[in-house]
Amino acid sequence: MRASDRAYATLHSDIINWRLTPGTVLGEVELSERLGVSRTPIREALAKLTAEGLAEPQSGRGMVVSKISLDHLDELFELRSALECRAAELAAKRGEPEIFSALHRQLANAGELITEEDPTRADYYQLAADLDVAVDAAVANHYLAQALKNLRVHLVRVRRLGKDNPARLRDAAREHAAIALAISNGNPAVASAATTVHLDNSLRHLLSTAA
Amino acid sequence: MRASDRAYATLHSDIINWRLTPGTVLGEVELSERLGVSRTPIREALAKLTAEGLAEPQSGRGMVVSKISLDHLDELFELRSALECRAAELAAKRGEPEIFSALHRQLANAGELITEEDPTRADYYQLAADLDVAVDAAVANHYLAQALKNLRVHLVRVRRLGKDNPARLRDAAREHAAIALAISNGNPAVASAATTVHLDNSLRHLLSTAA
DNA sequence: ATCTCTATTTATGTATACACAAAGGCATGG
DNA sequence: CCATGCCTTTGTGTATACATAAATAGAGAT
Repeated sequence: MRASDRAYATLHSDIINWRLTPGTVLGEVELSERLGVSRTPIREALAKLTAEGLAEPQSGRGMVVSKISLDHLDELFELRSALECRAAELAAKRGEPEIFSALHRQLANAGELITEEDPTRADYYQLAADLDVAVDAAVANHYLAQALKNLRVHLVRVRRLGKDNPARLRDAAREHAAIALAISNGNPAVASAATTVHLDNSLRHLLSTAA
Repeated sequence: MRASDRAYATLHSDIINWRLTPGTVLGEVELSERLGVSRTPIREALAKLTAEGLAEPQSGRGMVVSKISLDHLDELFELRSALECRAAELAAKRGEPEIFSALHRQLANAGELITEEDPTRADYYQLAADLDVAVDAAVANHYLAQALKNLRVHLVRVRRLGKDNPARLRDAAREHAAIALAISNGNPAVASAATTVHLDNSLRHLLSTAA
């Protein structure tokens, strides 16, 4: 594996998981010493992160971990809505009903996954990710999938802005279940509408509970 | 200006304008000699182009100018539809009516711009670009604008796949005029529908005339 | 005390040298 | 004549040295 890939993967994960918080300075020398590689692969990694929107050039010199402001959360969700609603529509047209009815069943029971034992909600988020993967596969559109992938990077970061709220997560699971059901029923309009509803609820919840 | 930026701008323009055709090998040494800079800024430029989708890694070693296949044109237009329909909706909600009614007037008369004297159709495409800019400004959404910017890079390349057809261009101008009108009227549903119609016509024209 | 100009320092931008891996050619054996 | 293995060659991946621009700190003047 290339050193630049390792550096990228490390930094990517560190930013996504808030080990590197927004605004942190990403100095090339410091990173090269910390990760044990030279500046060249570090620069390559930073270029990738910049293209992804996880790092951004500071005024004048240097790079910082990109800021996440609540001010622009509505903009992020507008793009999300455009992409996910269309994706849900296309999945409803093209997907295998069995796959999504199976996901529907799992999501309908996902409330049980949200327990005190799993404070990171890993099981729930894994199930939500499974739905995303199934939608991507059903849509079978490389360009749309790429746009969604770029978007999800930011969504994962944003998740931490909201307080953990089991009740909201159980609602979200039900909303996901509704989306999966509409797709399995081959109903594009309902799939899109259910997605719109889910995103609106998510955004409002985030904005109301964010620190 | 940084050497890496110049190298990027040069390569970007060369690929967009088909001076570098899809599949062309992008060797670092060759490019560094041709552009008169060392390999380091060349690598930086290639990384940017890769992120943009204009260059892609070849199997094993090296990079090539990314391929454009008609097979995936429908996928590209699905993404385009998702983004532009939503953008048109939001512009209809938020835009200044005067700006778009002015664009409507210009586009309604754009047929006159398509003459024998301008084989590149620069005037027409400039007007279409003006509409894009106005929509972006009205939408005022950084994330959506960025996604559209990434997309348009590919659309410019794709344009050359179709034969030049003055009749189709005049139709396209009318379709653009319809979009501008709906936006100036503050009617999101019609703006979105007009965009859908326009994109469908564009795609079908491309697929029917492509070499 | 504050402002400004300068000098120093530090980090980035670029060039280049070296290491290594993959592609291609050549020779040898079947 | 074809296949296989080795060797050469070429180009990428990484490290590092050097150049340059920006930030900072300090000294001097107002």
